[in-house]
Amino acid sequence: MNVRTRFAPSPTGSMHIGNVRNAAFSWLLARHFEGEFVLRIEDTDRTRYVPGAVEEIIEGLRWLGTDWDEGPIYQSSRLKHYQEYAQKLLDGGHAYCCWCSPERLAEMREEQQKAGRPTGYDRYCREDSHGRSLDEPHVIRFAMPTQGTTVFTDAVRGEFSFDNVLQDDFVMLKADGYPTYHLASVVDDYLMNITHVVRSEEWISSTPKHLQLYHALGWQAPTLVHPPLILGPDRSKLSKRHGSVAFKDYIEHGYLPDAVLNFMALLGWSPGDNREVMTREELTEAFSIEGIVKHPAIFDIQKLDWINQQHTNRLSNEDYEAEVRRHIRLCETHADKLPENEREEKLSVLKRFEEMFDGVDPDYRSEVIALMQSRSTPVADFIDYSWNYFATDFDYEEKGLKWLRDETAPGYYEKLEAALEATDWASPAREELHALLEEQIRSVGASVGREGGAVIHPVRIASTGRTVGPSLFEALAVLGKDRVIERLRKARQKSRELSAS
RNA sequence: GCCCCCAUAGUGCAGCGGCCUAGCACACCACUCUUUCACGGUGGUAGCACGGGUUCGAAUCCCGUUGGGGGUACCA
Repeated sequence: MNVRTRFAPSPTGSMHIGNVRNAAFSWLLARHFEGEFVLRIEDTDRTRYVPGAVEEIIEGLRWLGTDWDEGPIYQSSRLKHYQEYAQKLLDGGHAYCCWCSPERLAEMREEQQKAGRPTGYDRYCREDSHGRSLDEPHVIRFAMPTQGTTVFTDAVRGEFSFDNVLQDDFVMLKADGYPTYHLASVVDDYLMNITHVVRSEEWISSTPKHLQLYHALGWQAPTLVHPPLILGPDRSKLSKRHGSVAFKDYIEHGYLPDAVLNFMALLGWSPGDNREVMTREELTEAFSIEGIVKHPAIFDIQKLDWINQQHTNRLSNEDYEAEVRRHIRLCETHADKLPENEREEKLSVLKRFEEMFDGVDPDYRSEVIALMQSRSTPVADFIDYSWNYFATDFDYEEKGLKWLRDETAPGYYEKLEAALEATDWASPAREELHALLEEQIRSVGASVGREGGAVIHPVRIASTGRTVGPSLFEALAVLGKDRVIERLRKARQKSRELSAS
């Protein structure tokens, strides 16, 4: 089967999470059948066009790895096609010109609603142009059959039947010569040989319009696939008040593309067994229309975080490093959109980190990654968590300062310095070094009457500046003798200042 | 108002008439590991919206109710 699917966003703002899920489904379907995936930009509403939106869509899809075989194709550059078919419909008696004003239309709707009748155009211009001329501004409407039903099968939900009378004589071509979605998508899906139209549930109710259009044009309709919507935690349509719905925010947080694809795929689809953490290849292999579910799904960011963590843990050290670099670059380019003052700060932080990250010995870098990878998801956390491992100078976390304020701390640090200075760090294997360091530190601690946390915590805050982090002895082993002793010395000085005051 | 869709734990899914005293995962709670935060391990709380049918048998099929969602534009 030659499958061709498309993703057809309109450039009216930031790419929405729900939209991305549809892109993912559409792409997965095409790749599963080794078919083609087309990117089409539905820019037929000139009033809602947002500059930069197309770039964001393209960047987002690239990032996600949902590559397309054709496009981007802009509908705004294909007006002649829509006009041509509109004319054909006009000639065949399937369409007519309408001169009704928006005011009249609004009034009509209000009356219909008040009377408890279904809303819809009253077909005032359908049989009679009322002496209006084609030179006057007008739209072209589709002449819906006024009897019978439109029956169709959705690949996800099965049979549907809609009464034709209740269908509107919808506008196909606007007064400005641009088509509406209904006309444009039907014409394009046909001309582009799209076999499966994947679009979310909200389109079901206008599907009869599209099918009547296909019918009037003498075309066969593609397979319709309507996955469910994605809802916010309160079960209403996912929107800004539910947190972020802008896809780019997830990119900026440093989620992994494979993890996001995995998570998206699971929003309204399942492989049928209980698999959850899946690679891109596994998803492509397993994807099917049968696995698409009918009920709406709620976006659960905790699950995203978990899946992201699972994918992160499966990354090699080198791949994780590549992700860190990619993330930095991405944040740098995105910083352009920030307000001036924030941008400066963001960029300088990134720059400083990058310099430190690049400046260290590759082996050291790799060891820090090994230490932090599993706890730094999304990747943005890595910058924060690993900062002090690269910085030569850093502030102590407020919460840990209590260990330095202790007046016996300077003495403790001094003894530790001596003991660790006298220790051979180079010869033992890594595991042995951990044990050795632990033994040394515990014995110094015991010699000054310290126990448990009082032994460990002062060393952690001194060597890493933080109260939390990896196993202390592993951290020390990674930092190495010189850094550790230097840091103990600094902590001792700081401690003297603090306990003196 | 009118039209349409959906309905398994808090969340995401499995289930497609008997294998279901309903399975998996996230979240949550314990315990465990432990120097901290995570990870890991073990266990636990929690669900077939309700009411009628059909059937020897229903989470699974049908109808209704309720609840939720979508559409109702010269927006997509």
